[in-house]
Amino acid sequence: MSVVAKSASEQTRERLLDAAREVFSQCGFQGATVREICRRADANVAAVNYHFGGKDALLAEALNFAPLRALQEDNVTADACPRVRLRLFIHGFLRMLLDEKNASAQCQIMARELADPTPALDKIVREAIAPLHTYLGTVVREIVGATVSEADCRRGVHSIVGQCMYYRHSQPVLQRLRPKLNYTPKEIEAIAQHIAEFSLAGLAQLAITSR
Amino acid sequence: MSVVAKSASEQTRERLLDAAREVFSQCGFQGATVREICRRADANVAAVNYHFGGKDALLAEALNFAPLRALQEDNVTADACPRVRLRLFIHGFLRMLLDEKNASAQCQIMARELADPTPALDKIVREAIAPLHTYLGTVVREIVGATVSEADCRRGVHSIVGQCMYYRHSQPVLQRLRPKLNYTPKEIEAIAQHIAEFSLAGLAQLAITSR
DNA sequence: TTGAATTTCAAACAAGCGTTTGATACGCTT
DNA sequence: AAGCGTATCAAACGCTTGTTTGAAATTCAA
Repeated sequence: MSVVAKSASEQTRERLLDAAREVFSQCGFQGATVREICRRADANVAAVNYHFGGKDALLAEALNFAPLRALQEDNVTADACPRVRLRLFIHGFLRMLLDEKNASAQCQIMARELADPTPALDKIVREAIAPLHTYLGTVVREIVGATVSEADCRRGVHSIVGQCMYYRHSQPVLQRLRPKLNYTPKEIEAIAQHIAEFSLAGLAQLAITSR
Repeated sequence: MSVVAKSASEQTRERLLDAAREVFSQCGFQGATVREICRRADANVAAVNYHFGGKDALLAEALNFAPLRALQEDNVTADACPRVRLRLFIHGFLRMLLDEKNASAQCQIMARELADPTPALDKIVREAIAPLHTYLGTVVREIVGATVSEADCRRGVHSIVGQCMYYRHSQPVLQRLRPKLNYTPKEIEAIAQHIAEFSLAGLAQLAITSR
């Protein structure tokens, strides 16, 4: 057996994982049903329990934080000043959250679960969100300087992440407010531009107030 | 029968509504169960269907946008400049979202449903969120002036609302990031201060860029 | 090719859900 | 007190959920 050719069993596993990422990110953990996942994967209802042991374990395996980690690593090695790095990060983060055609869309499962604790939330926070906040904290710190308090620094991170998440999380609402809304790459870039502009000014204000 | 003394039936109705607001805002529409609502209301499982006709109709009656409307009306009549009115609004809005002891906590049901469309979401958007965005749009417009595009103005509103919602919506995550987190009135005021400061600077930047 | 191990499948299971039912208890007018 | 409409109740219904089962199909080494 070559490296690329997978056994039938492995193929089923991967089809299940792909379908799971799709359904989990669209419907959330509770809303997703094992039957729907198996239907999309052209597999039997029992396949999830046979290959993974249960719905919980399937979610745990479906999670993939690599794209988010890659975004951070690309950003930290980018040869640019903190402000530009923040711009780049916001743009990449929004692409991850909003662009369904993006390969990194796997992280959308994560966003779906933030408000609704599932057995996997502890893992998500530990391995993805905490590092994200820590990293953004260092970038924000570089921008605002040493005079800003730790609490203000953290709230600055929250302001940035909160703005990004809003477009993902409140999509059903925004869709109803503006039915023509569509997250094209162009629209995503415009949103990223806005959030970066808005936030850099906000951070600058933090630095001023703390003087 | 006097105005204050309610019949036994009306008392049951009100106990059900109170319990429903509690459970819906804590668990969401799907997560909430009729049995749990009735348990907290000391009522029979059949009570919801007898008094309201079903779980959907109970949610529709449990919704109460009066506090949110009152916040807008108080704000529009406040004798203050747009910037101060924005500060006041953000503070009141956050109290509504985060302070469980607040009487206006009924609007927390609303926040719970934003990401997860239910039969009532259309009503929520039409009667609560759309007016909220419209009103905030006028305040933001007063602050940034006429040179800023309609799209930038709308994104400014999103930035403000997004920051506020983040603290409510991502509470399970923030709780895990900082276990000591507690939304005391003092903490809420500090958050409101931060968001107002941050956003006013962001809005000012919008005005500068559009020149 | 054969035979054991792995994988798939239709079917059924137990538990939970919203809802319905028919009997019972209650409140109120007569 | 009797009668009647309303409200409550335990029980059950129909449905969906995640999971289990045991037989059938497939895979793969010997």
